[in-house]
Amino acid sequence: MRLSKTHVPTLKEAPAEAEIPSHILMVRGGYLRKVAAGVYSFLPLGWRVIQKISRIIREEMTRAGAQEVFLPAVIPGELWQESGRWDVYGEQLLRFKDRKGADFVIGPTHEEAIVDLVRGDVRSYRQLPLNLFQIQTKFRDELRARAGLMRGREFIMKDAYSFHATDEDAQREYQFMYDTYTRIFNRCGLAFRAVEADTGAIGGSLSHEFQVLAETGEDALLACDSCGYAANVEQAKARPPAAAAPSAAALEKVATPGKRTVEEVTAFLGLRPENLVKTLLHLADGKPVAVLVRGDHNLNEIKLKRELGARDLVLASDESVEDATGAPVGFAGPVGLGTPIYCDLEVCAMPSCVCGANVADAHYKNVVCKRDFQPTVCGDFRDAAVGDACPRCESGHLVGYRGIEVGQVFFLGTKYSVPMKCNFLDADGKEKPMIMGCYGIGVTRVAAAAIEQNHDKDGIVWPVAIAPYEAALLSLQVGDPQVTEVAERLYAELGKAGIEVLYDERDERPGVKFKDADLIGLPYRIAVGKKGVAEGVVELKARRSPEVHKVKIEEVVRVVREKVVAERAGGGA
RNA sequence: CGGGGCGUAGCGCAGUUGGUAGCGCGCUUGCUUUGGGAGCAAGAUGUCGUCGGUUCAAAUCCGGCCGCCCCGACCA
Repeated sequence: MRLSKTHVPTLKEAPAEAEIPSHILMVRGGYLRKVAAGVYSFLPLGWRVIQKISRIIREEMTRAGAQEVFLPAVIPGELWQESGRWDVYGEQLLRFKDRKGADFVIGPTHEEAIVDLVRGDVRSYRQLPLNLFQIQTKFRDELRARAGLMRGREFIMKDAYSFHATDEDAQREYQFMYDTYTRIFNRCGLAFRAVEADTGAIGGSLSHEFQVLAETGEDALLACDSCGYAANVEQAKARPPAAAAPSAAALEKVATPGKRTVEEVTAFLGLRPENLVKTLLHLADGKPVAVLVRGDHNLNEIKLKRELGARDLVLASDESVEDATGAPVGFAGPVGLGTPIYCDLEVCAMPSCVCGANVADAHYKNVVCKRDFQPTVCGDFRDAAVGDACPRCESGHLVGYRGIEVGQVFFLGTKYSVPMKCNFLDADGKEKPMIMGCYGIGVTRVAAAAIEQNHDKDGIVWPVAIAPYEAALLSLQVGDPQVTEVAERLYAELGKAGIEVLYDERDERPGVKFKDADLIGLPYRIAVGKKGVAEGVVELKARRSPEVHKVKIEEVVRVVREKVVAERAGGGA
């Protein structure tokens, strides 16, 4: 493609609203323009990237035996009422009425639509298994759209849904999809990691997220430095502590005037945060519960919510805390407390601890779990942390990463098939619910994540597999007949060799072309200049490395072709 | 939804005590330049987010609304 014939409006300065590299560079590089908060138009270069990613996904899903379909973006509200999610999905679900007053939603995900499709036509185990996927525009009315394509409201997603007759078959499919996702992200040329994940609003019993590793990632990940264990911090466990012998020292009340926070109390009493226990009062569906975690640990609300089986869990307001404990905030403790007490395993394992005394300006020392208070439940209610012992192996410890979630696989079981009566007749003539899985990839987010992982101060550094074009061809002096002759010839030959090339034949100064080429970020750059042509050479440079190579004009197409072909399959240079 | 900030030319921004709008980049034309975002000259471009109020006079002061961004809460 000739650059003068394609719409690539590059900018020297990015809009002030763009903050993260992928957003800034996609706008500056002429890939993307904003239409509304979290809603974007793709320009020709941006859409080519999306098409490249989609093609890789399509090829690998098809290869794995899944079949592509296309469900509607607009879904009747009654299907969502049937699944029960009409009431639980909340404000992120964009709802509207048609002219007759019937409820509709714009699909944020398509379990309801696919189940409705499959249950209508599939009656027998002979028609199973089935794995159907689509590449669709979704809309989620995020409480706060941000960061360009990373967290848009409208976005493109590949979603697949599998239906099996038996649990074993469905488990096998889950593993197969996990392997397929690994192939897809490898082909995209991304450094990523699959981690164990929470199932969230989609539900189900088993889930992995595929996380592109990048400093700017929103998700905190923990991985073992010794075995293969890796998990989102929402889900990660640490090895349960060995219980220490309980202290024999007697419970003792100490004055701690005005000392409320962990820092204040530990400084005042000369302790360390790990000697203290935080008592965090929450309202679970409106009822007060207390949670105990060590002073240096973070409560994990997802784990607590799961244990409680609560729909809604919020930190109690100051008034609720005073109602429940009889003391101002900062002095809550489990001793003599009337609410249920959820006690983290690390707290149960402490020989004794310091905690609030449920009266103003006082704490208890030498508090022993099960002697001085009775926990309702002892369990894992904290975030695992960097340095904790691995829950899977004997020797490893957890290290931290940041990641961008680009895909997630779920083992759903019968979460949707039971309420929506997606049943089949088994060989024994019995009606059974289908066993489901669902598998998503954020196509637009993959593009953003690729840039977050691959950019420098000058612009994007695309992996070959998802770059909008594979090479940039720059004519540095369009007024020079020899330069133009060589550039035109190379453009034709690169095309014949099957290289996707963007040919900059604009009447611009060389500096402008170099700057734009760096910004746009195509993997290879061939610069045709007057001096080189006189010597029979052009310059070849890989975007990801600083060296510039002089290559004979007759050889450059072959050299570029070899490099590009080698990298098309993913994995980078 | 809580906290903070912003809305002035395509983009980045300035605009003082209220007096009818400017700078840089980009854009158009010409000449000169031509290996890392050129120089000179001449131009074009505004519902100052919006509605109302105060005033002889509002980008500027006051109020409502809308939009956008950041932090938090939330989230396949």
